[in-house]
Amino acid sequence: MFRGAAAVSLDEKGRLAIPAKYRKSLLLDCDGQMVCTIDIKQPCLLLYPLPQWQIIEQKLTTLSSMNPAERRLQRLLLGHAEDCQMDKNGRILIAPTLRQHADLSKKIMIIGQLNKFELWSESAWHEQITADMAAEQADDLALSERLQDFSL
Amino acid sequence: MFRGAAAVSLDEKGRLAIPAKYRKSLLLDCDGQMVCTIDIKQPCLLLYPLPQWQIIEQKLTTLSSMNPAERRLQRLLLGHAEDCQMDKNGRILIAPTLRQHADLSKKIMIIGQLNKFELWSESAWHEQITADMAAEQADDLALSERLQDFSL
DNA sequence: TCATAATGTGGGGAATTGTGGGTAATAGTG
DNA sequence: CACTATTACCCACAATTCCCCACATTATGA
Repeated sequence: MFRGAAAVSLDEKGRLAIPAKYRKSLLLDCDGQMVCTIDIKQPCLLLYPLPQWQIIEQKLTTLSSMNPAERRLQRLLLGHAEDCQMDKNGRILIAPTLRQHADLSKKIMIIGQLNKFELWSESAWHEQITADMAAEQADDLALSERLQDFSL
Repeated sequence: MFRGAAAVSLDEKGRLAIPAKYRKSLLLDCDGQMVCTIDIKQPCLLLYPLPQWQIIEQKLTTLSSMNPAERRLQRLLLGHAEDCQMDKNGRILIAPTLRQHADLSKKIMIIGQLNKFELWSESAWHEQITADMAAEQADDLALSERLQDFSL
């Protein structure tokens, strides 16, 4: 399970160094093989260890190709999925198309989110967090059923 | 179960010495491994022994990444979660991002709250207590259902 | 009151990690 | 088939982090 945020940077070759604390478990789990795709709701990328991605892929196959919304989800996620292999120095190469989708330049944030990572441009990440905090302050009502009883 | 408040201080490297009375049980429970994240409603940090945090994380996995409010909670909590390992002297390092969120400078309060600790800047803590006391005096109404039957 | 232990605080230095680029291999293109 | 562009691998330096030790300060008990 991944957690935490870290600032990383893309070098001139488009390589991104995975923070060292994640490397061991990635090598162990999937020999450094990962899959990167776009997020549908936010301007960020999703980075899955291969086994985790395969679970997602499995779920996607159960969706109907008749239902337009489900078909769309398949097309977006699968269509943008790229294999990424960690090199010996613990870096991965992000394809230009993907880089563009999340508007990634030099300064990137990599965010652990349980079974995957999110990749954000630093500025977009900060904006998102600011917006999220504001939203949390605002609506004490309108909580989903699941959230009503969430205790920390 | 943790309880009580203690004044502690951050040194120049951002290290915080855990009060000695908690150390033994922390070493026993989780070998000094803890997770620190932000509080969503208050300007303070939450510090969990690893096993306690894993319970929270477990709950977070059940939330949907399609529902915006649930996704937001994941992003805020997990995105700010940092592993903290107690060193030989019983100190933990608080990441700069987190320090900033709770406006922590040198003088800190560490508050035992059952399954976790809260970390407050000393001044914010006193303000919060004052405000809480005032609020209790004021509204005898507006108690939640659970509080109606609470006996001390 | 003093001695001893336990806790709090500070800082030096080694090991790990981040970063940049050179070169070889591979694939893609005309 | 040759040429170019991209990708992978490797090495080396810079920077940071973390680990450990030593001293100061406070608490405890004789």
